Amino acid sequence: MPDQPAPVTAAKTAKSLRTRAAILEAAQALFAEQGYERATVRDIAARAAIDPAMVIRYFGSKEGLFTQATTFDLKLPDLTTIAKRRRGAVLVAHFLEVWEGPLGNSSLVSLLRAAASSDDAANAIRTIFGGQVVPMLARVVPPAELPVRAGLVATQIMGLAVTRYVLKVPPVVAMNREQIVRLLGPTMQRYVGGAL
Amino acid sequence: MPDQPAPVTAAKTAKSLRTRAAILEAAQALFAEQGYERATVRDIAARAAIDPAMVIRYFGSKEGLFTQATTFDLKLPDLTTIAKRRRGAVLVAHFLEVWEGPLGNSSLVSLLRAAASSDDAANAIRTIFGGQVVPMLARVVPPAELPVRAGLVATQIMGLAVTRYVLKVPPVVAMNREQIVRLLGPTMQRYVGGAL
DNA sequence: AGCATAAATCAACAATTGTTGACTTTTAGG
DNA sequence: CCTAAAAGTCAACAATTGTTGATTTATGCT
Repeated sequence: MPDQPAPVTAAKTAKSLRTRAAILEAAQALFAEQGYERATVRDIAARAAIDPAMVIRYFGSKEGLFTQATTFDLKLPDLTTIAKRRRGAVLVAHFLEVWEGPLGNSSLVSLLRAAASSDDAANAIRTIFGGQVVPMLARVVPPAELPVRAGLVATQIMGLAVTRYVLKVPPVVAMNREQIVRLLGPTMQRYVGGAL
Repeated sequence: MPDQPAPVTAAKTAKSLRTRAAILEAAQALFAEQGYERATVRDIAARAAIDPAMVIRYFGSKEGLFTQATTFDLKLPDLTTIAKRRRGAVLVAHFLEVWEGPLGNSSLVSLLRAAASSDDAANAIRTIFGGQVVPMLARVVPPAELPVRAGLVATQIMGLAVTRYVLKVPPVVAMNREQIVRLLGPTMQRYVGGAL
């Protein structure tokens, strides 16, 4: 007598994996477009062409789905292998790749949107920075300057994301990637290793 | 026979002005803290110590209240009256003043939060930039460079706001105002007039 | 092919939302 | 004071939300 009303911990059949993936994909898209509150379970289900109940069945709750839909890896480069003078530009280019990359991994934008009204989401972003960005910088900057430099990197990178993907400030949207790298690279370069 | 169920266009008594102000104040605070969706009419009413119906009576709808609660003036300085070398620092300091100033005019943070899930709010921010930031820069930068420089200013300023007031990234929160001016001033200086 | 089990559907729930209308209390002017 | 108008209260509405349980359909193994 199977009486575990808990979320489906593991998929059993092949087709179920596809619907589970479909839900995740739809959720990432809608969370990115509309944020946590406005992206309704029914909308997500509709986009995935399944029943709203399945969302709960697979992920337990809307929050559970959100958590799963917004976990990812920034795959930050090892800065010690990159010439000092190019580090700023490389970082800017890398973040652009993550946000717009062919993998369409726009979960960071989802998180960013959700963080505006959810402490959990804001915390998730802080965790990403603390767990990925700070360690990356730790390899190339003196420990005493680490927090400040990481914070500065955060302001410029998140600022680019907010203005380009959330607020859609026209001139920022209009720039192409090379332009952004050229313009923001020097700033990032200073934050990552230049004089403060 | 007054039968205008429309919002109370003008206040009539003295005490009504106070409650109207109380609603606005509560709305600004809650919109800033929780964003548009999570700041419920009932919560705003409770904070203002009045009936939820009054919110509608005075502002017509939640959206009407939001619009009124998030209109404000950045009071940007005239950069032509400021020594070229100090413009970046002055701008950073000014924005900090607007956000944290004694007047507690945190409506910009409200808007920022709301913009994450509302196109109207995002548009309001674009309007502020187009109507206040761009004109300010127009007086001190060549027209051809105006859009790009305004965009760059937007990325750094909004990035500071997002990381400090929304995401609450620890090192950014930990900095005091002078520190921020010292660290971000040079970046702003380059965006406002330095070499690109 | 048949049967146990997982997957999917359906309708409905409880809670919460913004909003409204009828009613009562307070206010201010003649 | 008295009375018309404004301010405020109360309860209820319709809609939408996330979630659940019973039921039906599809799947995969022997």
